[in-house]
Amino acid sequence: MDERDYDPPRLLRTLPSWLLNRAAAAASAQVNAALAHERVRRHHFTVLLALSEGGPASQAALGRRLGIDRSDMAAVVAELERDELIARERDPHDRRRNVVTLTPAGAAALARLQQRVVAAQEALLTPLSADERAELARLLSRIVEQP
Amino acid sequence: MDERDYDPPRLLRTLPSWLLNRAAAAASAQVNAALAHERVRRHHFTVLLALSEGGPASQAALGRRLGIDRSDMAAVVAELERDELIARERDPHDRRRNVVTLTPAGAAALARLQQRVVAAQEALLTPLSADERAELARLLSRIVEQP
DNA sequence: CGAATTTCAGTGGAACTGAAATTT
DNA sequence: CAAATTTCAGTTACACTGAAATTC
Repeated sequence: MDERDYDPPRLLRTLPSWLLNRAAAAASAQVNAALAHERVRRHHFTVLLALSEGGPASQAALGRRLGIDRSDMAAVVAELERDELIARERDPHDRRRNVVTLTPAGAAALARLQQRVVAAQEALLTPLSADERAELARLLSRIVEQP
Repeated sequence: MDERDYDPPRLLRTLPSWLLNRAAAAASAQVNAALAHERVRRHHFTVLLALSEGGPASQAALGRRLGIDRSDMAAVVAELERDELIARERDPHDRRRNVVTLTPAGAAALARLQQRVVAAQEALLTPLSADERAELARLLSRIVEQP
């Protein structure tokens, strides 16, 4: 966006939903730029990360764990498989399931991505002190984990 | 999203960009529900608000002030004009411009929308105290106003 | 049988780009 | 002429729905 004449109404500038949307857009821009270095988008990163932390899983289980729709998951794992960052095979114990496994190349890509994504957080949060960053995370967590 | 088995990786749950995106999605859901009562979306509300606070303006000026793309603005003001919430006429001093003006019906709709949008903030921020809400707004503003 | 998983086709809102027509 | 404004057509990423095929 071109910011030169940017001057939103007073109510908007103090509206939490507006501030959240603006801040999230800035965050997405930073993170997307970080992920573009490995030619992936957000869902690809979160799937690689979930496999790294939790081990092999079915597409449906990954979707539930990450809040990714089944249809989007099918497309994401197909792309990750095409790039050989994950392997897919039928679960022998339940042949409805695809068991998704991180490949060594996938683990290496994840390590590079993780470093870039963490650096993107730093760029996003430069105006805030360490204490303020922790407080922001705490407040956002309370909103996100709202029942 | 179905939250039953929702359990994202540790890194993700503490990543500011992830938290911002989740919180912004929750905020958008609340605000969109509030705006749906008047059959409008976010841009319609912000345009009505800008006209109310700043008086008549051209589409391009509104777009710069609000960060709305010229193409989206054309569609939004066309819909607002169709519903008679704004009036559009050629600027006699510069016939390239459409001067957009709030109608009485538009002002009335804005008043109703504003009340619902403010109520949506309350729903979003219930987990936070008044001090925490102010702190959140302050931290988000610093991120958003980053040069 | 009903239920779960995967896949494909398609929808809709959001944010954008490129190009044309008009006017300054 | 270049630059600004409006408009339309089209694109992309995203989040979703519906339906079919397979398997439990």
